[in-house]
Amino acid sequence: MGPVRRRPAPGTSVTKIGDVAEAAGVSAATVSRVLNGRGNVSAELSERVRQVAAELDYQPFGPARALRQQVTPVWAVVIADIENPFFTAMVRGVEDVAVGEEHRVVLCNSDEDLGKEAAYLNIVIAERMSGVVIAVASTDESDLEPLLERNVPVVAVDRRPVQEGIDSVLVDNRLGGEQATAHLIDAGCRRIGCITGPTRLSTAAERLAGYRDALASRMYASDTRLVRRADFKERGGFQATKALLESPEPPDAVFVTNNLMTIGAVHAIREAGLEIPRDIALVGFDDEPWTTLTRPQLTVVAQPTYEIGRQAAQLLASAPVEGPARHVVLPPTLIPRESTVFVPR
Amino acid sequence: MGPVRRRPAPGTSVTKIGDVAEAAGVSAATVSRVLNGRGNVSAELSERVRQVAAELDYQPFGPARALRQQVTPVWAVVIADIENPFFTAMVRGVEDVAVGEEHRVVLCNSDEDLGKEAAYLNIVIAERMSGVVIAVASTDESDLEPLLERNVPVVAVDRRPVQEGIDSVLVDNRLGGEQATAHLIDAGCRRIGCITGPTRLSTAAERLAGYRDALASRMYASDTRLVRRADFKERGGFQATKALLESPEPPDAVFVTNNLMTIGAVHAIREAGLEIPRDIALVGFDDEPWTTLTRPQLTVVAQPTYEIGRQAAQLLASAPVEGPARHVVLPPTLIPRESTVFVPR
DNA sequence: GTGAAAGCGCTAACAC
DNA sequence: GTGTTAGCGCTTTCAC
Repeated sequence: MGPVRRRPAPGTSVTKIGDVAEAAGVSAATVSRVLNGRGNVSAELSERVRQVAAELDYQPFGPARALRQQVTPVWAVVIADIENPFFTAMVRGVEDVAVGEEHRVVLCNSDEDLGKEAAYLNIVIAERMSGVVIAVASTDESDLEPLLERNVPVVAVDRRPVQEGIDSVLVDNRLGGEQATAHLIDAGCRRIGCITGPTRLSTAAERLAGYRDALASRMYASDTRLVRRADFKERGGFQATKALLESPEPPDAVFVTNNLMTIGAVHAIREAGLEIPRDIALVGFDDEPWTTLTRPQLTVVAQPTYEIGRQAAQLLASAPVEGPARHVVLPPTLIPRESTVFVPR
Repeated sequence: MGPVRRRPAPGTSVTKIGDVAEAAGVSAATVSRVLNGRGNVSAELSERVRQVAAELDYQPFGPARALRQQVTPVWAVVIADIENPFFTAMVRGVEDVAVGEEHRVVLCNSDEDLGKEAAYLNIVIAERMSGVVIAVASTDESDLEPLLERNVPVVAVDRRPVQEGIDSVLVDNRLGGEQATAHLIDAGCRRIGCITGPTRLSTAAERLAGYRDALASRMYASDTRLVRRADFKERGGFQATKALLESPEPPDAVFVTNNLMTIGAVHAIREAGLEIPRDIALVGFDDEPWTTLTRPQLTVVAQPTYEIGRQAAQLLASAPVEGPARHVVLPPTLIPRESTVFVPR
């Protein structure tokens, strides 16, 4: 049990700018000027004001400033799944730039839900935040128009919104899919399956397109029965892989197009009594600490997650008033490991 | 390249309460009453106002409300490491309660840094947020006093602040340490190592205490050379485990006291050419999707992460004006898997 | 049940 | 350089 006190003595109240002004013997305007570094204030006064403010533990009241200035120095990062390490790594990149730009970052978790996403964007508008980095919940259904209408700078990351005129930082997902598949072909695999994601996400469509590119360029027939669509979550990856393995002509390799589904896929393969890479080779998407913990260690297509966040934040910081949308495309990197070593058959 | 338009036509401006009032032929006060469900407004007017507000796409301006009401309906969740899945799972629990309570949640990442933590708490104060859930960066150095002084309800999670009078939701870490160690003893291990965390965190101290409890209660001597302190990160876990394995009398089992360090520990064990559990048994802390992906699958002490967040949010929602601090302690659960199966020696 | 008016804390425009 | 004043958009008395 802690002590009974929970609240300060009644009558205690918060220091306002006027209190500081009075204590320092100046006007509120001067205090404001000193604390914001605007206008010319004599060194002597400046010093005195700063000291008094510190003594009184003065914290400017954010909402009052925002009301006056019509914006808040806050960026929102709207991510689709807070439990997906891909997104959290990206957030670090945004944060590091934001600090230097004197912006704060708040995180919003849309949970892949258009309703929650819209609710968060309303908040962005209601609070007059000064920028948004967003991984949209749906490439074609997410509605960013309210932000554009109101001048709020937006940078899309990871997923491409259909809406035009929006700055973006994306990974070349098509290339990633191509790299993964070509690597499997080179490893000697002949029936390569693909566990792809929801149609509403550009990442899923593009990784799948890359898979098809690789097959086509090497004159492999593309067999639709080898492609399974899931939800980018562990459970979906498990089920899709299981179904694929139980099909009449199962694959000898599988390209799993995101990190969480890879976990499910490995489980499904083991449950089927198969061994990687002897019975089936595997390439995942996204590198994570645990991909080298499995046996065999997993071959993956890695994304520059931190860099995505960093560049997105830089676009936000430098958003011009007008001009064409800016698009940054970063390269994925294939990291060959044990799950695709060549196994003669 | 997208189209050139980036900003709305000049003259476009945001709808304010006065615009709605005018369009509906009522006063601003009435619009406010309708939209906030306060005061008695006739059904007819109510309907008309609502309709007009919707047509004009009116969004109340948050800072103006906050200035008037002196609080914002926002809870801050201050976590120590956004890349640690333990914390992100917890956030989900907070969010789910917050929505029902009509509160928004913003996430702040202190990065285990007292300076960043203090900066975020200043923001909480400056913005007059209405509650904080915090995993402190340091049990004894984190300063929550500014929040208490200003009446901001605080709930500590995961880590216990030394400061008294603060509501908390913690896991019984001592019990968790005891369970892990007792399990290893029962599995036949005789020299059990412990990779613990930074002294500044109560979780590290308590898991270590549990480890010692288990040894003591079974009359095992506790050998300080078997205890290594690291930083709760992967790299630290690797180095500490490596050092332990290279010591003159290496352990036949190791209790690794958090999720990230467990990854490092497994790598160190493999690098030493040892096999789990034949050469060395292992118990980790925190269950994660990948703990069943390793071979052998890892025995862990699981924490009810989502539940920690949920209960913390409930405490926040029901924070009384005065009374003793409330403390919730949740039980950890040992999940026995293959990394500790009995191996006769 | 509704409107008029005051004021939340701050900053920017204007005086001096 | 510094002070005075007005007003940001909203809610909440207070009248009626």
